[in-house]
Amino acid sequence: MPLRSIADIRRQELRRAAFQVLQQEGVAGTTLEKVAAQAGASKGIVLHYFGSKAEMFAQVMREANLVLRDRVVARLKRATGPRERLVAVIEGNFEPDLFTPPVCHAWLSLCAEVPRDAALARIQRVIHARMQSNLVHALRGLMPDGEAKATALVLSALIDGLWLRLGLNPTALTSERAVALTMEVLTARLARP
Amino acid sequence: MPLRSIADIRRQELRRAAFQVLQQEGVAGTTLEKVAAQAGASKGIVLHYFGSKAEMFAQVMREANLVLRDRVVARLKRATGPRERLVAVIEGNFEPDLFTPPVCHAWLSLCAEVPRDAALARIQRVIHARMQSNLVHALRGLMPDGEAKATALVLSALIDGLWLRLGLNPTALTSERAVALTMEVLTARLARP
DNA sequence: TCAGGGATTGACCCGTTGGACAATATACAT
DNA sequence: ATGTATATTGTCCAACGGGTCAATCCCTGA
Repeated sequence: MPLRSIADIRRQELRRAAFQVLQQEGVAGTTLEKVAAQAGASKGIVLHYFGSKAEMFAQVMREANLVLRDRVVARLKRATGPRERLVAVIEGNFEPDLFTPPVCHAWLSLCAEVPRDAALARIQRVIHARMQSNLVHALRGLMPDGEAKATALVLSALIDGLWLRLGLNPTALTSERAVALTMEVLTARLARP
Repeated sequence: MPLRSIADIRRQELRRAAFQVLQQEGVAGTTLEKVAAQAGASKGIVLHYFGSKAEMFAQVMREANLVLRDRVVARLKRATGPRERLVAVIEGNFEPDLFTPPVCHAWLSLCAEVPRDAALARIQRVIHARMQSNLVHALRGLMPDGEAKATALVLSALIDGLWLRLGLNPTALTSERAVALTMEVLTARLARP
């Protein structure tokens, strides 16, 4: 059904390569040539497919977001009740093979550019909106609406904060621990009026 | 008692200027010339006082950290009990004139470089260690040791996450709201066995 | 007044990098 | 086969930015 063109496949290869470079070099250190080298191609081709460095980063951010989203969606599919949905969202945001210092570094670099790049800002807004929506949807029924919104904000901030923590101090956190800590906050909140 | 030399004063001016530029331009966009222009000086002088761009960023990060630390310390001085100490730490980390999108952007840029800059990483470690220490110290007496460490981790991650949130979506958060949300998490946790 | 040392400047060097472009190769349709 | 579009490469360029340096400026202390 997708029937992806050669161009789309190539583009994805290049996005992957760019994400790889981003993990080690950051936005500033990521150069078209390094991306090309990582992909085993020439610099010209990178520009050919993306048009500009900024557009490349935008596509990389979209792709990375989709990867994360797919994980959450897959878990949500298997969930039945509201509580399971919450667990799905939380665990989906800490998948062990994604919740990794290099991946975090790449995200961090991209986020740091958001204030200065309108395209990245738009993507970021979508990401947050979806997370908020997922959480609020699951929280409704367990608590009043206003409370649900606040709880969703707390949870998403906590998740972001734990990711940040992983990036800044790789040894201090594992995926399971992050999930456990987030769940503790959630259950403490559910146990109160 | 300080008897700061002319050089120290000048250095501080330059740090301030660099922090200013950093807020709008990010690490990559911050150039020695822009910093010099912001300080009303020439590029050479910036290099004269810092030696290198990397060292400049390191000093800027230390300075920004000290500003934050002083706020927390000032509030801690006025606190008596453990609960007041916790409030002091939390409110001190969300001072309205610091909890600001531009300031957050500067921090975010610096944090994004941490994985690639050993000096910044050291400073970051100190920052986290102090926050952890402040929190654990205040939490002892209110809960067992292991629990206190976990709670401190949750609170610091939440604080970081709320900062990040402010930076990525400036309209979605105020200082008071951030304090309120953090306090809610804390009290919910204190209310449980 | 003068000497000396730090402060300050502006010119310069050199490597890097994003992007443009022309030339070539490749695949594909007719 | 042949021509057209796309893929791909290497070259080139202009801008930029960090860092060096020699030349001044200015303040201070003798």
